Amino acid sequence: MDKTSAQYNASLTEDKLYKYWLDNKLFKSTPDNREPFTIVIPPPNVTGVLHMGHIMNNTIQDILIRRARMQGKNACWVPGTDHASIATEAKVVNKLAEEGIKKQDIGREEFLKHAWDWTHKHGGIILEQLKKLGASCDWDRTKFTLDDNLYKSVIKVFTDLYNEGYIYRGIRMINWDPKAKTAVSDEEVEYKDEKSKLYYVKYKIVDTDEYITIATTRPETIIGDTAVCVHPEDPRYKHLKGKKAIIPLVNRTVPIIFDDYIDIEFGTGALKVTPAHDENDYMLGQKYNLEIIDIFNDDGTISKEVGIYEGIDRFELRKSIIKDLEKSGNLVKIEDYVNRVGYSQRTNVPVEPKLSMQWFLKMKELVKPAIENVKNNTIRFSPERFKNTYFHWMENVRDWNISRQLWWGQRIPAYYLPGSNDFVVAETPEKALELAKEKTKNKNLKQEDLKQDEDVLDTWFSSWLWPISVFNGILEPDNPEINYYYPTNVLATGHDIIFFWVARMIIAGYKFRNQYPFKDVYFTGMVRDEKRRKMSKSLGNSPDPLDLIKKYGADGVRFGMMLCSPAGGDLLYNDSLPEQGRNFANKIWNAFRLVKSWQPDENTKQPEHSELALKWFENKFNEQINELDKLYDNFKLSEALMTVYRLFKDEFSGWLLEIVKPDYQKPIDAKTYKNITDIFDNMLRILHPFMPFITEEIWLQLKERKQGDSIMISKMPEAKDFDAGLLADFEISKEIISQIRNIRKEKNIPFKTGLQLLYKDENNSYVKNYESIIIKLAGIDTVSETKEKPGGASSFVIKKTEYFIPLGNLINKEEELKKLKDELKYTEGFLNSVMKKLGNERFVNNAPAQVVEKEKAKQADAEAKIKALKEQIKNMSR
RNA sequence: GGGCGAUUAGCUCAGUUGGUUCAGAGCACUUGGUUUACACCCAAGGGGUCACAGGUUCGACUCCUGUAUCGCCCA
Repeated sequence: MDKTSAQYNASLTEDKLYKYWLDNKLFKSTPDNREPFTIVIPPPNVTGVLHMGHIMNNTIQDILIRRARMQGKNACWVPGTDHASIATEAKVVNKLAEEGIKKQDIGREEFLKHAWDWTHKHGGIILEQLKKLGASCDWDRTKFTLDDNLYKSVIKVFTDLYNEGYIYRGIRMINWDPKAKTAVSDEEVEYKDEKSKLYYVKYKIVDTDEYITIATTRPETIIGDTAVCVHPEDPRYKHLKGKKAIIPLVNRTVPIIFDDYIDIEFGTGALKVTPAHDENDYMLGQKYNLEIIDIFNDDGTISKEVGIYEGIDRFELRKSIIKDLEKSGNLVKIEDYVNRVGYSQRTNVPVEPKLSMQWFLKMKELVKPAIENVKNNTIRFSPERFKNTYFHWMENVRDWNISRQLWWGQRIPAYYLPGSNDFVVAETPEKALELAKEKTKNKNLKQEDLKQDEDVLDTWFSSWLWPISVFNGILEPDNPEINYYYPTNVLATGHDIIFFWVARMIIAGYKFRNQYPFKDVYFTGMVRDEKRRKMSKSLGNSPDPLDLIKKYGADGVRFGMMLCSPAGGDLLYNDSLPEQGRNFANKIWNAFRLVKSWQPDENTKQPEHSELALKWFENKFNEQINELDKLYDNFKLSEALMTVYRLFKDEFSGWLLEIVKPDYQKPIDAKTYKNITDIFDNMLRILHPFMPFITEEIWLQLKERKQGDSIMISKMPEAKDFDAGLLADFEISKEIISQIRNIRKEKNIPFKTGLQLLYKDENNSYVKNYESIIIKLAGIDTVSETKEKPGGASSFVIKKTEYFIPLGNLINKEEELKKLKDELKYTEGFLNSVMKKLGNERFVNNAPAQVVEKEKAKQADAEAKIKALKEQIKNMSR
């Protein structure tokens, strides 16, 4: 953009530069001799659109990948999406429903065609949006979890694990999502506390006039009851041994069983047992060989097995059953009660515990290397505290339900033998047929005799292979790509999917490549609104990231997201964040305008102050680069950004540019100009990972560049040694300047009025070498050393050196006196506290000599200062 | 109910093995500013018993114990 504009306009540059990068293939990576630096994107849901969490997460990845690229590594960021079987299938089912089509009517194949159409139309939107953010992904590598190779990888892994005995099929109590009509894994259930009721219902005891009263939160399931259970030691019920009870409404006669699983204190101490719809009841059912009555259809309505209420929805049933129990006189009372209800994360309906035939992966053995290698820091977590959560899950891991009753996904490669529940597992139908022939010893078996399992695999069962499968490392374990890029370097993801994904990827990495999938895991926090609510579409509390980018620029948004989000910490989003980013971009832009407005002149001699300032900044820069490297190494990206921000704003713009700035309409000496543009160039480089667009825009204009040049592939400045003493001295001169500026302000002295500076230096702390800078920035005419304290002067003390600005009659004696007296009082207090310490024998005897020495030095400093202050007060009072 | 983590300025957060100014940063706030790059700016300033109570120590924001509040995960 044109450098005459005082306001930086992000929208004028961002699209143009992104295209420039793409045209020059700057995101592209192919294996070569350089050290690789690999990141695989946490694949967003193919149905998804960009939200604030993606912005944060992908900004982090882009920062890391851009920095690595500039450090000369072969940076490869692999983008892609996952197929999100439940979410996507739901969307396609809904779309078809609008057209009056049911998925069962059109069949699996036809349905999948619709699903693919949908995916081709809507998938990839989110990836296009990431480009607006500046994401430097190698787009040629874009992967989708249902791509041919990735699909086959999943099937191969399933087959191998099955053959090794890790996968089994069985009837288990699972979490059923009646809306999606599929099982979901334990991790996909969210428990919420809910106000509900505890219902007391009495069951008649057979052949007596007695009743037994049970308490339940789910009265609708009594129609599936097949026992009543009490504690064997409970005196209230001991006499009921061997008796039977009658379930109201259905009039089913069930045994009364005795088990010490029962909590005597809870409710009435009597429990209704519904083996088909509660995990614990199921265990009782197994133990006492109870009948199992599944009262629900897959959609949560009542099955015909019960004989009554057929077709009624589960929530409706609760209402009518209460009425009916009341009518029949079985309802004793209702109490308020808070219980936890599991909700399906995908559809947000309460899950139904249900007995179902599913496929499971045995986890106990597989997690071992995953635990060990996080424990020994082979894989590092940032922040570390997430290790605790990780270990807790890993050490209590349960078998993973990997089957889903859906069509959209990798279809389970199990093939059932004709007329039987027996099956074979194979990667292809052809191989399955061979196996089936062997198994049945029937050589005439045909392909169509085998029936493939209807279910697909959990989406996470493809995602857990992602770092491997994107490089085709499952199907071709020794291909050059996987050998080069794997293991990857960093995974950046939300801590909310630590079990779903991170843990399982680590398991898969060790299982299938005997190697960790990534060296570092950077856990991001959640983006929340100012009330700490998670930003979500349903709450409507999330801004559209693309609007923000339009308003503040991608650089501004990236800056805002990073400014306040330490690893693992939540980001409380607020529009002032990207606003700060936009403002900072403007600052950078104007610094550029200033430098570009200078006319370099070969014949102008470099002023001393410029030479000194440039020397100082070189050291300052190196100090800060050292700092930056440390911060990056520890993934403290927010602090890294803050470091760069302050270096640019305060040191570079506020001090360096002000010092070297030539007088109005005067040229700048060529040497300084060259030096400044080099420094500016370096400043842009360290800023680039955070704010890629503006830095590129300015970088291209700053010096002569060739077509195809880019800051993206320029070299990141490396940490060099620096002179700490020089930096400390410069800080002193800054302070002198600030103090003089303060005096001007207090006394209302315009900058044009030259001042005289006197100093009384008793310990050589005056920074004589920086005098030319002090003269320029503080508007000083003459500087001289003095042994005497001048009267009628404003004064200040820095490091025991006293400074005076003679002000003649401008001075207000009383004000000055008060200032001096206040400072004296403070210093005396300070000395007092030091003396207390030094007077403490135990301190002097026990503390290290070094520490005691420091206290003594403090004492000496304070005493000298007090002496000086007292003298000044004396002078002033005369 | 079990586990983990947090509690530092109005807000969001730093503070690496207990020891010089470690009590900090950014924002917000107040005041001042037509310094010819930038008011999307510059300068200065106010503001915290480091949740609370004990303990260890010569010395605690830092280590230990307990309490309170909040958050997350799991049952």
